[in-house]
Amino acid sequence: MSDSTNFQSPDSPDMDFNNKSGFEFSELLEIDEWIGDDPASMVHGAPANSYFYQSNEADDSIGSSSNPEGPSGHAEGGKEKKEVKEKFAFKTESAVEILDDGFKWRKYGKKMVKNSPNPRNYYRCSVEGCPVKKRVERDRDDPRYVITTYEGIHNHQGPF
DNA sequence: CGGTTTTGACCGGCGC
DNA sequence: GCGCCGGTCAAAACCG
Repeated sequence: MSDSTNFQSPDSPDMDFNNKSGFEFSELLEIDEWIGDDPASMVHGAPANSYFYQSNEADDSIGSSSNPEGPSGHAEGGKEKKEVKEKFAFKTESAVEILDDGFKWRKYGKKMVKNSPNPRNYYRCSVEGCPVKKRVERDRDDPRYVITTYEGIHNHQGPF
């Protein structure tokens, strides 16, 4: 059951991940399976080496009692349009957590989550204007697995 | 020299 | 109201 499968050669500089310079996330989702909105289910019942989990963020959970907009509730003028935040997780068996997806990332923080003995790494796209964020964490059930969570959409066509 | 990385501290949100 | 957790930023250090 253990095999390096699709992505990466942990120790090799030539990640064939790079070869797919024009690969699309949606494609990846197609070729693999989706898990429900609950990441836990994926962690618990993930029989394969790599799995994807897509979740749509509904950001309406604002309590009716508290209105961030204020009493007027009418601050439309200067607000930026809310972009669709695409968030999807990626679970893969890998020796290193730094999987190269063809883009350049800059680590901006490391944090230890209580539910995991392993630290969580926060990466951000090096390209200015790219709201894309990457979160890398080791599976707490299977330390040999790495969970990479991508958030946002790239502003530029590629690493160029 | 530039860019990146690293750790700590800080902040906000939510829960109780 | 306070505590907890997660997330982000900052400065410095380090590398190529």
